[in-house]
Amino acid sequence: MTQARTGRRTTRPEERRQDILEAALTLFAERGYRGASLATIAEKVGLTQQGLLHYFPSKERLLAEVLRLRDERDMATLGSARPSLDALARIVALNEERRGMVQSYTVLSADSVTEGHPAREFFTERYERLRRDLTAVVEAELGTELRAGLTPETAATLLIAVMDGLQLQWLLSDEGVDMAGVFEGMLGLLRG
Amino acid sequence: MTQARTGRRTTRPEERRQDILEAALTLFAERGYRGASLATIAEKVGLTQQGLLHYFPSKERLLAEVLRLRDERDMATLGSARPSLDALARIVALNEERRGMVQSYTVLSADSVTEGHPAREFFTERYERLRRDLTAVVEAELGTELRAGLTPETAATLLIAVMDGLQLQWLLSDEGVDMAGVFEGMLGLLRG
DNA sequence: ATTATCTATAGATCTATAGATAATGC
DNA sequence: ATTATCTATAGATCTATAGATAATGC
Repeated sequence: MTQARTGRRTTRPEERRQDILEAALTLFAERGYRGASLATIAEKVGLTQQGLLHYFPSKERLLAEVLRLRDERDMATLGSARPSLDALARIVALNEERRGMVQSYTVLSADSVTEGHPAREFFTERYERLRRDLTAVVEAELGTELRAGLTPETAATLLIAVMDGLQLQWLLSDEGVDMAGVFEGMLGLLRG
Repeated sequence: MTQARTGRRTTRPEERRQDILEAALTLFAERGYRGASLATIAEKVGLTQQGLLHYFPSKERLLAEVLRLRDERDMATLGSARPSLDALARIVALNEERRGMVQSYTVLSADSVTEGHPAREFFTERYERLRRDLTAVVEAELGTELRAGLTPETAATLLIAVMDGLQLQWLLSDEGVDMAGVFEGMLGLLRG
């Protein structure tokens, strides 16, 4: 109804930026990077596509900042808790209340393996870091000699794979798969 | 150079269809469903986009048939072998030689959770079936009482999650992650 | 006669740039 | 003066339909 006039401003620029990032995160999650258009994102915050491009100079840059935001928010989840296997399990449980976050991750990470995708490097590095960090956690909690002859690095790779794989099944089962329960099962196997 | 004239035919229609499916599978894997255009697929087999649409009436139908082809080919991998945990491990090992197959699966399955994606139902049902079948295999090989109090269904969900999660890490690490080795580790944990 | 292809085209989008104008903040 | 937005638009695509034409197979 009340169409904003040219130059009229309802929100402070900083909030506007945040709103755009928020909308973009949602839409990239819902439709993938290529499937979500700048126009749709802009519309969601009451701007034209060109208005949006005043805040982010290109779609790629918008994605880059969205990924950073998502990561920040993910880290905030951990809060001050030291990284631990139990903390990981809590994240899995928490994720069952955050479909958007889960879907954005699943969709964009798989998207990123496609040709020339701007988030490819982001995810490649993220996984390297994840494996490194989680390897240290596993070693600290379970030692170097694990059940079935696993190394801490293998266990870390396995835990990450389980988290990601469960998210996909959870999304495709309309949240019918018990992510938290199954992940606990995995931890049980590792701990023996 | 030698541009095919109107009506000129180099290949038998059946082969043509197969070639198109092949090209589509490759391109959907490389760029996702939305990122791969009919024109690019057509070009790959030396047709115009409109020529392609003579064989498949719409992009959605093409995707549907591509998924069926991929599945068939995947099943063929198993050959006559009865489904078993070892057969699963062999598939994981074999997949390390088939990046295209792996990538098509990873990209399209994640793609399918996006809004209005035509492959959504295909994957939903596939996972239900997979869990059901694999539950039976686990039960047959390991019984009803598993380590760490797992149920066969939980173990099946876990194994599928591990396979999918490993594929993503493998793709994003430029095949640096040892899928087959890590999967064997998982089996070791389950078998004790 | 039917099938395989092509050219032409409609009708939507899409991203990004240019340039105008109104509001904000010094 | 700078910033936030808008309108206008260029230049690419994209999917799908219509209609023409040449080759195939009865």
